[in-house]
Amino acid sequence: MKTLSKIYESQFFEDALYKEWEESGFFNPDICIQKGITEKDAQSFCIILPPPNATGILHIGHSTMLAIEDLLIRYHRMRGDKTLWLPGTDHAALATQEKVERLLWENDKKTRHNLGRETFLHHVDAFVEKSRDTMRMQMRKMGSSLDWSREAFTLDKKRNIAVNTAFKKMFDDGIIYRGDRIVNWDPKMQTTVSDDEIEWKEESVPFYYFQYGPFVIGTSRPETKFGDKYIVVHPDDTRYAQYKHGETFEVEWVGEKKITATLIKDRAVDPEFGSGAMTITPWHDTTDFDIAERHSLNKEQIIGYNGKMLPIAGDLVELDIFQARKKIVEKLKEKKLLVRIEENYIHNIAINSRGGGFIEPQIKRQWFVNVNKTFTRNGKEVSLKSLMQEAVRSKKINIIPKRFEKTYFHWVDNLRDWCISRQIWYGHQVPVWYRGEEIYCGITSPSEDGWKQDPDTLDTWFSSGLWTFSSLGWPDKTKDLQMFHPTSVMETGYDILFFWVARMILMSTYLLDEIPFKTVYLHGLVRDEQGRKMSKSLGNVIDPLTLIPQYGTDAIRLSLLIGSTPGNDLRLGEEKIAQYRNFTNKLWNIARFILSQKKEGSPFIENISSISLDSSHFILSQMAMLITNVTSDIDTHQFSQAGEKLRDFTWNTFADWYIEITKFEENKEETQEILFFIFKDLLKLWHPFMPFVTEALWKEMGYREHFQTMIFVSPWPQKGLYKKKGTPHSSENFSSLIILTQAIRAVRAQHHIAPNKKISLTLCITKSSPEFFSLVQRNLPLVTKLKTGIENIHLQKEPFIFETPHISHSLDDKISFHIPLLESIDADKEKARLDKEREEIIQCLFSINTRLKNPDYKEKAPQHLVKETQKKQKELLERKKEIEQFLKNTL
RNA sequence: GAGUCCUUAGCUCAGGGGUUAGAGCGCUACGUUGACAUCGUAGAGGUCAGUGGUUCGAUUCCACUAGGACUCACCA
Repeated sequence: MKTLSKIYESQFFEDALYKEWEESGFFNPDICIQKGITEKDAQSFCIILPPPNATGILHIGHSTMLAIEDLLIRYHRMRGDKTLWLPGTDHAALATQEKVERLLWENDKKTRHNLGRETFLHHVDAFVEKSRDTMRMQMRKMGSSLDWSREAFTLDKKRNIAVNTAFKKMFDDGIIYRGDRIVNWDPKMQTTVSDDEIEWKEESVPFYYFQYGPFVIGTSRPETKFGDKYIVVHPDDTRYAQYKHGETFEVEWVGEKKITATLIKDRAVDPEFGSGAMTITPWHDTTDFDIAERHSLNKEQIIGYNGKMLPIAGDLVELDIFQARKKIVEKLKEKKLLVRIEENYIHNIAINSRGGGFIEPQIKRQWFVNVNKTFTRNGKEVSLKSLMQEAVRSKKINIIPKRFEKTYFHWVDNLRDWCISRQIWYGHQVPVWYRGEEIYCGITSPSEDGWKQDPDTLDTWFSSGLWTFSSLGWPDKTKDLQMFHPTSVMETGYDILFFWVARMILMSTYLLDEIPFKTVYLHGLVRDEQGRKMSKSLGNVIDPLTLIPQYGTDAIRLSLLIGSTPGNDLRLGEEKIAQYRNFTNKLWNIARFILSQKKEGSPFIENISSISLDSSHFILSQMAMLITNVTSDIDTHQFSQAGEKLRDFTWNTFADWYIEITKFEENKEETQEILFFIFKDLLKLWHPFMPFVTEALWKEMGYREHFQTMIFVSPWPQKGLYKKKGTPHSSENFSSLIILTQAIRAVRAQHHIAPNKKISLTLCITKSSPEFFSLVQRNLPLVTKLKTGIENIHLQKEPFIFETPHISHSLDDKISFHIPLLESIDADKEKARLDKEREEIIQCLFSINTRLKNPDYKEKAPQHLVKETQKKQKELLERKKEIEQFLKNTL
């Protein structure tokens, strides 16, 4: 007979099982159809894996993503859907280039310019290939059932064609334009950066007030003030009412000569702030740029792209901004133009979050995506913005949790034109060529000579935005695209809603006139036990890979799935993982027990023909409920709830009750059949949560051999059979028996009756149906064995007549049991316990009585509730009466 | 400045207009020589942050208050 080791040792199973899964080919939906696992005309279910950045290794956040997505994928595969989970990596241009540049400097003290574009890019490619290998291995370790045959990369050749195709269409439609506009410039990395990639840091700096003609102006950035010749106030500011818009002044300023300043009135000025008057620097400030645009003012560059002052700064030329700031303040002070300084002015400075430097707004000629330009689509005037809004507003896309819809709309509503060109080398090059004044945009380079390509590359998110369809082969009209797009679920962290999810909606609706996915499921961030973000500097990072050998992948997956709800952060400590490791082991040992019961040659039943035991009806009916609940919970994306129900059933109902009961049932043939039958489906229900141990047990238990299939491609359990055999009625009755058993144990514990002390017990079943009475009668031997320590049990239909003192306990108005007073039993204690129960009943009755006395309640509350309340009132009254009788007669 | 979320048992969190509010861990007491000490049995522990409103009924919905977390915008 087959036996299992005492403990589930995950490390001996996981890698081999993954290899078997992968080699079976069934991660690929085409092979599932070929081999008849999936019907040809089955519906499709598809998730495109959010591609991890090519910069490094996967962290526990990625594990969450993989656990949730693999759960969905495995579930749908078992449901018989054409199921595809497509893996890939994101080239993450800015972050990757920054990392490789840093490594290059650390190792060889070289910059990318030392190497030249081509050699540098070879370096990056090599780095990326290595880290992709690491990530592929990590995803396999997590058990991810990804279709590796379809793996894609945001920067491979196919995706380049997709990017160029998208760019060209947008260019031709006038959605992409080239313009001189203010952008976020990172002088350190020498590139523009998108609004979303900027991090703001609070900083305390001095705030200066200068005399500027008749005005006092305030600034925290004096170094930008060289060229200022416009003074702006709010049109309604009474302090400046005497001056007219467009009026000019001769003003003493930094240089030797006076300058001519013009007054501009604009509502962008906040009269409450500073002196209510400011000068503007349109080249280096977004607000100032907008004001200058509105009034057609001149714009002058003060700071170079290298972050140093330009010749306009006179003798301060080539100084960096901080040096220049000091110097100019000194100068103005000498000229007696410095009015005062406020120290500790708090303002925010912008930093490139991808490892760059301080952002300096600059005007640059860049490529932009116009999000407001209107065009005609299906006979309607639309813009990219309106397409993005419509996709969610129309409920075509469902965001889970719903509250993030608000965040989404807020972001879309405030979206500005998207700067898509970058001056870094790594990435998709802008597919535009120049020859003199001519511009050519195409998917491939022009055939004639003399054209020079735009050296800039595209924002990574431009290619990521295409991901749901570029990964499926677009712009070719592939079978995959037809079959799997729109994809089913986009599962990702809520922190990436803007960066990515919104841009995918933009690209997909515009280019394909299709939504990219039907459901967006946003998971929370994984935090440490104290609720802090995990970071290298805090040293609180949990690396999934180091935990796997100790706890097993299944335990890690469970600890990420159970107890977490969409959109909410999850606290994770090793203790929690250990807890689920224990559960994995519990499941293993349940199997070990069942297997030990199996007689050689006993059959696997696929259809339960005859059931005789009440416990069998009970467990079958409970299982039917479980299948229904777990299925619907997964369908409604309530994974944690599904997991909790499974754990509760497995540990409590199945292991602690049913298995314990089978030990005392006489009909071993039947209990064995039932055990094997239920456990088979229990493993299936668990499989999407904990793929390894379930697949291992499926094999060890002999299911694999019998059904000639691995569990991950076996069909999802059907509740039909259970429902037919396990009648809810008998299940309910049997539950009463369980409650009775618990009550007997509790009474024993409360009275400190020694565990080995046997008792006699009288059980009164009054006012019950004959079926219930006979069920109890049939199962009396069971009750005596289930840790109740009963020696003699006496069952009667009549109320108990007291001749000697007894402890009496009633469960409801039907069942009560009575134990003769022993020396060990403290009568006062029992009296106190009953008094307490009586008090509780009286309180409960009070609230019920008040409710029933209220005429509005009877009138307005649903009738069934009123009836239930009345019934409850009756029951409580009887129980109270009974207790009072016990107190009077027996103690 | 705008917005979102959270506040439920000692801890971590579910839940949800319907009456005696749940889980896991922890705690207390007890038990166990063959499925499992990575176990079992029983128990203690909560005016569901506060105030007001809507309702027959609020822990749940609404408003405000207090504390905490986050996101967006960014004002010279």
